[in-house]
This record gives sequence, C-alpha cells and structure tokens, in this order.
Amino acid sequence: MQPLESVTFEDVAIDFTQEEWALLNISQKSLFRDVMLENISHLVSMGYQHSKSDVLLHLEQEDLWSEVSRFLQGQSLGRENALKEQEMVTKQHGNRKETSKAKPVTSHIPEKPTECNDIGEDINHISTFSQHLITNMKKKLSVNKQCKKSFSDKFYLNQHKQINKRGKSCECHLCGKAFSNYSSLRRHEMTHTGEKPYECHICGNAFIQSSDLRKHNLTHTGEKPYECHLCGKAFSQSSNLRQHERTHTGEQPYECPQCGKAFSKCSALRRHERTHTGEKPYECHQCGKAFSQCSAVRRHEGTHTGKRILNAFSKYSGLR
DNA sequence: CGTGTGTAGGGAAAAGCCCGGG
DNA sequence: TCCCGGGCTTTTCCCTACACAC
Repeated sequence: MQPLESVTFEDVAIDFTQEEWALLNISQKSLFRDVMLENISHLVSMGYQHSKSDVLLHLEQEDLWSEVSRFLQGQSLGRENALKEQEMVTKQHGNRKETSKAKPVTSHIPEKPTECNDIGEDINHISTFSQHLITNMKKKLSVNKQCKKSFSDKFYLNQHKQINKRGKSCECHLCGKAFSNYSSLRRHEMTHTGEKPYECHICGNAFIQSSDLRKHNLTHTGEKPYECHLCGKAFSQSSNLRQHERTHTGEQPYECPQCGKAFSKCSALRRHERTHTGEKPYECHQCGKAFSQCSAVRRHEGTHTGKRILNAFSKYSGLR
C-alpha cells in the first residue's frame, strides 16, 4: 500500500500561545503533557525521525520540555528503549487510557467569541476555550499507523481504515470527512446544505433520512415499540430503552477522566465535569447568581418568587 | 430545624448521523 | 445507487433525592 502522505510533528502538535497557556490549570497542563508525549510516541512507533528543533519549537512551555527531551533522548537509544521510557512516564502520570477514552466535546455556545485557530470555531468563555483546546488535544490522539493520518475519534479511524482497504475515497469537500460510497457522501452533504427531503405532514418538521421521519412519526402516534423485558416500560427509540436498561444493569460506561467516577449516561458525565471545571452556565435572571445545573437555578429562582410573595403579603397585611 | 445549594440518579423526548443489507 | 431498518450518540428538559453548610 502506498503511504498517503508523510506525517510531521505539526500534524500531531498542539500550539498554545503564552496567553492560552496561562489559561490552563495544572491538570490541563498535565493533560497537555500526556497528550503530547503520547502523540510523539505514536510518531516514534511509525518511524518518525524527529529533529530536536522542530519538537522544541512546539513545546516551549515551562519545564515540560525537560520531560519531553528526556523522552526524546530515550528514542536515540533505540525505539524499544524509548517506548519503555514512555511507559514509565505513563505510570508516573496515571492511566492515560482514561484520557484517550474521554469523548470530545462537540458543542460550543457562540456568545463572546474567542477564536480557536485550530478549527476556526468561536468559543464563548475563557474556561470553555481552554476546555476546547484540551478537547482538540484529545482529538489528535487517534493516529492511523498504516497511512499516518490523524483522526478525531475511533469512528473516523475505523472508517478511514475501511476506505483504505477498499482503495477508494469519497471525501466531503466541505469538512473532509470520508465515506465508503457516494450515496453516503451525498447524504452527509445534506447536513451541510440543509437539504431535508423528508417532511412530516403533521408538524412540518423535515429530515434528511426517511428513517428519521419514521422515527419522528412515532412522537405523533405515541407508539413505543421498545419494551423493557424487566419492568415493561416502553420507549419510542431503542436507544432510549438501552439507556433505561442501564438503570437495571448498573452499567456505567461514561467515566470521568479527572476523578474516575462513572456515570450511566453521557449527559450526567458532562454535568459532573462541571464540578471540576467550575463552569456555571446557568444564571439567575433576578440576582445573576450562577449555577452549574439548570434545575438548580430554577430551584433558586423559586426562592425569589417565595420572597416576593412574602413581601407582597407583608405589605398588604401591614406586617413588616 | 428550616432553608438554600451542590450534586447526582434517572426519565422522557427527540434529533443527527452512520452502517449494513436487500 | 437507493431505500430501509437499526444502532449509536447527543441534547434538552425535567423531577427528585440526598448531603451539607449556614
């Protein structure tokens, strides 16, 4: 098989300006270090010959570089030794599997734009921005050793391998995603063009795929074909049933990369992660107090309502 | 002890997108 | 190549319970 293109350190490196670097906390810097070391190890395993200068050009942050250069010195002793050394680094810094297992955050709220040079998206808060940078680091982890391209997640990696195997490629000219056949690409392109050929005759909602429309129709008919064999509860979508079944099985596939706590659903993990980041995206309309959970702010707002009613009552009844 | 808050468990509904098979 | 069914993932909203501080 022909190598598609040679990989460079730039392909796996994540650049921070001093300003961006200053926004990261200790654990984020640590994650950065782990990701960079892992990326370098991928390159080494693929036979990448580093030049010290091009690595250091990208790694000019604090004493991280001494660790990186120790690692790179290890390479010069031979790839095997280098990998052993990297394993040692891995042990020193905990289980990096957890890092690579973390799912990338894909949604951003465009409010106060801070531009991410990596992918050109706008990020609303500084904390979100630094999180986003971390996310981009994580995205660089999956490297296809066969053709030396990097991919955002396992799915695209596997898909890419498939395409390599079949020797053909249908790539979206807008986002670069690759598909195994033309019709998949056509369908995908609709997500960019906004084309939605299947329209619900009841509510007018439109969908890209006929199966999506059928799924949607169940919300009108109230049909719930998926039933839990343990408690009999029914659901309109199989995935909702699976989610429910985890309450019986106790399965908790979503693990917090920071503290290891596991959750049964993705959204619970994301909610939990805000306890680490300190992110409080929900604000009370009355007093501006911020909360990490939507329901917490609503509950809090209820206390204002209660006070208002109490005040009104006191005023009316002459009490005070 | 009551109140407010932080946090987590879980239900419900829905949508987006991809894959494999016919 | 298209259609279809199925599956995975994510999002949003909600209610609730428990622990804890004040």
